[in-house]
Amino acid sequence: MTDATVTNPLPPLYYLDNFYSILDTVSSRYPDLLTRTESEWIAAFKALAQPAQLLLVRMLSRKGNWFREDKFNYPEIPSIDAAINELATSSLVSVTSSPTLDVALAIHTKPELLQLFDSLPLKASAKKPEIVDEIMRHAGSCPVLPYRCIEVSHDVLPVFLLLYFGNSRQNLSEFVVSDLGIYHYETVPLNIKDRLFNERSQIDAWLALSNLADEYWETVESKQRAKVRELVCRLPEPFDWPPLAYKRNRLVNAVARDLERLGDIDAAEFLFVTSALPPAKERLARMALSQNDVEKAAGYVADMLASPYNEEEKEIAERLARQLSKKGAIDAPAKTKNVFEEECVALTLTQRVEMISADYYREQGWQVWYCENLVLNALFGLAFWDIIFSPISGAFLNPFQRSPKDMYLPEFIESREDVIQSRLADIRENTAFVLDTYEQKYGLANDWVYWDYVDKTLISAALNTLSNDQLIACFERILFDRKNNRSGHPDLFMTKDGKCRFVEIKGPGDKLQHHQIRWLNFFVEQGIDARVLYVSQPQD
DNA sequence: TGGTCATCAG
DNA sequence: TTCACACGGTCAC
DNA sequence: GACCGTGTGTCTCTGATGACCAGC
Ligand SMILES: [Mn+2]
Repeated sequence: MTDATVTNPLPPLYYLDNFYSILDTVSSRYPDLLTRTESEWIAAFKALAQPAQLLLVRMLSRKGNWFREDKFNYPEIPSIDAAINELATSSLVSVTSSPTLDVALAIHTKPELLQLFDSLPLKASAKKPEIVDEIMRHAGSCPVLPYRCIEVSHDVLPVFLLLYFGNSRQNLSEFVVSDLGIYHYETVPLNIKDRLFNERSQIDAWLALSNLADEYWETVESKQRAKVRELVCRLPEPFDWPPLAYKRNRLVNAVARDLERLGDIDAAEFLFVTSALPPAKERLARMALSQNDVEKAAGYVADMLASPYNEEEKEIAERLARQLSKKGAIDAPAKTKNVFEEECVALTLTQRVEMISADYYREQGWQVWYCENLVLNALFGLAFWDIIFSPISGAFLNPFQRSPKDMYLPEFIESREDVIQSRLADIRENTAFVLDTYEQKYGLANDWVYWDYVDKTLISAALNTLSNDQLIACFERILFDRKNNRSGHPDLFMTKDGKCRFVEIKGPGDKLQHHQIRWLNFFVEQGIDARVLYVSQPQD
């Protein structure tokens, strides 16, 4: 574990400091995009005394809008009572002792509800949802409570987080895990003029889409896939702005795939045709094919062949074309022949087949690592470290990034074309700097380098056994499609006598995946020893 | 009352 | 708002 | 052989606490 055991103490009011960092950044980066409500909220917040600020940030960083005065336990806030009063006076919260019934039901535990509504014939053994139903049926309202309930008036945190981080995945705990020393981030100069959003409508659409995606995942998690039908009409129309278009099409593809599984082929098609993101065209072709509409399927396949989104979509189209050509609908490119070796062996499987196979090669004198994608990705992340973290405008929006915002977008290459080319040329001459980078950057978060899983001996073994040209070829392949070519690497990497070998392990019943085949063929074309090992159980 | 899960804190 | 991979099944050829 | 759905570990922290439930 990289330093994870060492945790630094946090300053006493760390969460208020962190919240202020966000407010300050957001209001200086996006003064023109904040709504009137948000600007006034910030002004009102800053005018509060510190205890009231503390309590409000505590509430904002918790789930839900409703809280109970009697349940607060914040020793750092001198008077909860005074803080609540001040927040209520500023209209930042509203306060009541008689909340509506549904709120009361949500903020009380089951034992509390049994006591609160003891005049109703409730069964203590019933589950909470049943008790809630029962109370809803028989009680008109909630009795007046001996404590106050507080509702946060404006749920401003999601907007501020989105504007600060530039995504809807990171939150206030980024500050904490970083300050505790659990994560260490590369320092990249941030420019306050760099903005992700340029219109308010982009922010609102983003938040709406995030909420919709949340809802979608909740329905999927609750195993009620049929309910996704209710989401369909709330999906937004396609966007021109790429970040929103991508986010939208991912959700559309997921929903459409569920509709397809539910047998709602027409509805699925209706959605897929609005999505430019794979696998939309593939699904359209397959749906047409399964309905025996060969013409239509051929149309989508031809479309994919003419302008494939990436290597994967191109291969899928070629396979589909071969299926269609049997029906005489289209002429298909021939199947490419595999050029890697296939080795077969019978081994007794006492643990994971990859481990057993690693021992099998160790007995032959190899030094073996079961590292899958880790080794090539780490080499790439190290060799291109300063390019990945170069302060390109708009690429770094917050101090907690493991990669630039455009790492997996076409712009990554376009904006860095020259430095990438000159780095590749450098690597042709020497690769020793990669190990230096390993030492200098050890522990710093990088999307490509998982320090706890890739040790220095592995990195130097790879550098010593792959030729510079082979390394360049691997990097070019990763650079070509950063998103897809960071996976599919063989299970085992091994070295012996200054040579290396990649081996993908296939146990009984396991088959090569398409991207694994692409990598194996690529290695062999580059003169790198790569093969698949088929392991079977010995017959007794 | 012990196990599981969600939530919160640092 | 998850991803990569393995596994086991079906279907058609 | 091709495709599909599902399971598994996980590589976005770790431990404490409380709510809930089932079983005794
Ligand atoms: Mn394998």
